Amino acid sequence: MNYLADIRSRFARALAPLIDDPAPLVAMVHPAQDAKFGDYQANCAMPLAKALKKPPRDVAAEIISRLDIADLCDPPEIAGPGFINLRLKDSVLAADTARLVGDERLGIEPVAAPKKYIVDFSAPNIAKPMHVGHLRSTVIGDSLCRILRFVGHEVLSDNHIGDWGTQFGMVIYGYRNFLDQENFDQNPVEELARLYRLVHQIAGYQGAVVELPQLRARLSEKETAAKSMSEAAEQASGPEKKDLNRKAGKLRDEVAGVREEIAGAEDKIAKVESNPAFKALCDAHPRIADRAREETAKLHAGDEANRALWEQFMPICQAALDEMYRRMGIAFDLTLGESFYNPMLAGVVDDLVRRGIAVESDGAMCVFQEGKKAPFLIRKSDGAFTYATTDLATIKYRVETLKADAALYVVGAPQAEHFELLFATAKKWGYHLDCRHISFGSVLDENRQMFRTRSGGTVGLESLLDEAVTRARQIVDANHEEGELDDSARQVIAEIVGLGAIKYADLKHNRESDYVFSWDKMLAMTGDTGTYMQYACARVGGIFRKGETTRAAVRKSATGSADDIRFTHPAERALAMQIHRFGEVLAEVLVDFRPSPLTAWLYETANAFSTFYTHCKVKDEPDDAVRKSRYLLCDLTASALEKGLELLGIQVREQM
RNA sequence: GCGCCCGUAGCUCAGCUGGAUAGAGCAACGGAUUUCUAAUCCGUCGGUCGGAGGUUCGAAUCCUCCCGGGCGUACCA
Repeated sequence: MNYLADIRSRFARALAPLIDDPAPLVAMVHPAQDAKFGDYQANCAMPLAKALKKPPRDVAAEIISRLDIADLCDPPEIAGPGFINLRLKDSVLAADTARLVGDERLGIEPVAAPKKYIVDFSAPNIAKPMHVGHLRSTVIGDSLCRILRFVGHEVLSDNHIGDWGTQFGMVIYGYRNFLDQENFDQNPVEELARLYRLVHQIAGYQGAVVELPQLRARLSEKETAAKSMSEAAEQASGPEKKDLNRKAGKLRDEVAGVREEIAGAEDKIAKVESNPAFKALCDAHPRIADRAREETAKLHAGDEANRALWEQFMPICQAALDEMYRRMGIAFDLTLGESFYNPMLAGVVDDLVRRGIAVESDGAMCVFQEGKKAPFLIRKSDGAFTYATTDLATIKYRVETLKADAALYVVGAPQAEHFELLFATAKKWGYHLDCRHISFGSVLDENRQMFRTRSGGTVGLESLLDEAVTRARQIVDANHEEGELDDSARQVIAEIVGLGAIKYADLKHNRESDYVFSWDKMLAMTGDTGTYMQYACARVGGIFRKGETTRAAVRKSATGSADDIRFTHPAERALAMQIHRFGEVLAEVLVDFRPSPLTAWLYETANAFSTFYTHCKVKDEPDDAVRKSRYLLCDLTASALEKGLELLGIQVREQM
């Protein structure tokens, strides 16, 4: 049941005789922006008045006269310039609320035409530990899977892991040259990660040594250019002066940028050279990046030794990822990484060339799109395939083998252009999959700069989760007397509260916006946080515990008729209304695959409950019918919050 | 140079396809607990919606220009 959809269809019927295409006007029926305007508002009388050349309030009156809605709402009111305000009849709301009792789906009908969705998310590079940058894709992707499934679609979650790239060459090189066998035997994942970091660091140092003179040369070049531009600006006047000043300013910015790069390179070099042993290690392994690339190339070419190492390392790395996903409550139906598509890549390129879609340019095989300067590069001049090739093979596989209707790519915004080219190329190629890039903003540091793996400032995902759980545990301990909850119960609560805080903090942002990472904001447990909803559920739990009844018993006593639900205080009605908005919110989420409206609804629902909680006693309410009604509202609130949180991948406990 | 995105309260952000006095949370300040968990509730303070034009009965929202910031821009994925 969805009141908004119902009211809109009634408006469609009322508007049909008045205008050729009522759809845009029908879309102007919304939930009321303020409770004092009622439950729903229609803003369509004003534009219609213009088309009909009549006063808007008269048009509003005419719409109302044609509107068949008396069974659902109180008589509509015209307000201001011609807003039509609607308020649901209390009897209707009470009856519909009573009907929700015990309904697992909270009145949400499954979609009429289910589709098969592939949701492609998380996609970490194997052999590299996950960090906060992986959080958004993982959490948003998981939530979208849950929501799509709940509304009745068929969903395959797919982790397109990076298991075939340069980082594996680094690990192989490290394994051959720097292995600590004892450490590897005890903790292979940690040792492989150490080897990766070590090779990466040596490569970074060597790169910096090579780059530094070039950077210094560029600096003096830019400085000279900036100086002469400033001087030229001094000489000039009028609009020319302004323009030259702007250019000089840009050049000064570039100078500052190069200075930063130099500082970064010097830092890398200083770190190594202050440690003679490490310096010797670097010198003993010259051009390590090239040598790691050679290992990668050998792996791709089918070298048996490297292939054997890859097969040895893969399950180890996968197990580490699995543990992280298990802890986060995230499950994949498929984990088809880059290596899975490797055997198909040559065929992809051949096919595109044969059809004349791909052409050679500067030795590389490219697909060019009209209006786009950048090519889609499917084979490099050295013969190696790129992730573009892999992504094309993936689409083919998803269409032909998985029989998917649609694919959601939950990947950061910087890759927007890649996906535009990918989807356009796939279309030319003849694979019609409804592909959508579910883009999200970058994780920024406190200076609003992008987190960069090389700048070293990243926060590991595991330490983030641990910190959240530790903070949650402190709050649990502070809120309970000794003996009130045992240690294991406290730890379970800390885990779900900590993880819930992190997931909620991420999901409540509009996914398109960038994300300023802050430990305190990410781990906050007061205000608009996951904890707030979990706490509301725990308070419901407390009501039933202290009331010495159970949710099941209360449901059993319900008759399902309007008489079950009584509105004796505004907070009761507001709470019931809020629960009924669930369907509207899910529809809104799925328009653009944005989970944030769902977090907003959860907060509003928990907030409505908190208000109810302070004003309406349940256990001690003397009137039997009212008390029963309140118990039912509590049960429904908990069901609504639990379901909404579940769709975000957040758990609850009856006590916390 | 070209392309894409962003600029809303001290901070972090909502604001749906143009609608009523621009909303939350945090922070600050003031209240609320003999009664179901105060991880709460109620209130106060706080905004030239980056700037200027334009379209409109009506603009944070749409268009143009400007300022400021970010990202991408052929052999990394």
